[in-house]
Amino acid sequence: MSHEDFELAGFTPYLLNQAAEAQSLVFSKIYKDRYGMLRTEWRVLFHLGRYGEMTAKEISESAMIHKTKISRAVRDLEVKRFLAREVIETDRRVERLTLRPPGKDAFDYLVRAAADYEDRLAARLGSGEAQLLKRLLKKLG
Amino acid sequence: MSHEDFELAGFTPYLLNQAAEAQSLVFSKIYKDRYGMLRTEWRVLFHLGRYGEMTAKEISESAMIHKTKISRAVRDLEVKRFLAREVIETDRRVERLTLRPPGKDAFDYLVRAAADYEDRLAARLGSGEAQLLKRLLKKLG
DNA sequence: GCTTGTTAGTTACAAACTTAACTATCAACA
DNA sequence: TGTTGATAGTTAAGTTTGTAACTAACAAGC
Repeated sequence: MSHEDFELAGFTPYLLNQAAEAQSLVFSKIYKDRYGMLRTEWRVLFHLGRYGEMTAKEISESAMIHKTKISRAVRDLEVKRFLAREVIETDRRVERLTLRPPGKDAFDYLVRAAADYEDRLAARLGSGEAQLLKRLLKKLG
Repeated sequence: MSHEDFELAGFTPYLLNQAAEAQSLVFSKIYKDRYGMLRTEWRVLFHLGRYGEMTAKEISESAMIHKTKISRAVRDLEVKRFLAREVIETDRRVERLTLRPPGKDAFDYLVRAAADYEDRLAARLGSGEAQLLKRLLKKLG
């Protein structure tokens, strides 16, 4: 490909970023406006709601998010009374994290919103193309 | 979809983010390590290299990047001697931005690297799927 | 028990981004 | 000419992120 022909609009990392930003804007607006949450908080909340009690390290590894971001998200979710921490007696370095009722409510609401969002996207792209897109994205992640 | 079945791994905004981060990591490492540039600087450099002289506002609109980010990127590219600014006499609020030789060299190198990157990605996905992916991403951006 | 090394999580500092003023210039028009 | 409003670009304040230390607790070997 010659220099003169190269366009950002045909460069995959650029297109990925544009699409990711555009799409995450739609969904992040929901947890931001309704609960004042940041993206890492949503991911932590999701893990606890979906998989039950976990430690910060387990979430960090499962979500591939650095432990300092997890630490701050846990602190902010605790301030919101969305989760409870309890030191594990057999290893006092570790905390067991669980959702409290307000956190569970938020989780329920947001999972429903996420599923709705996904449905609308599938309707917009056609379910064949939506599945195809996800398959391709998984290859790149 | 029921609550228990919902997985981040099937949520398109999540997959988009993961893929975008993973891919942009590969390419951003190049302009970061070699030239100490940030993403906005790369995009500004690209616009000037690809389209010739432009004003900050024109780049801002074309790249859909906020003017404060452009302002700082231009400042940092000027410190690197990658571009020159020249006030336009007919409207002294506006600056004409042009690449200097070191900036041109960086542009040439990075465009080549980007094209190589794109080729490798196409080889990895197969050129049919790579084209398909780009088409789908454009729909979402 | 006393090192030495490792691990879970937090804190501190700097870099980067967001948003909202702000400065300088221009254009329109009374 | 002088006032009013718009525009290009910068600066400033607050927020979020990234990286590197740091604390507290554990584990293994002596």
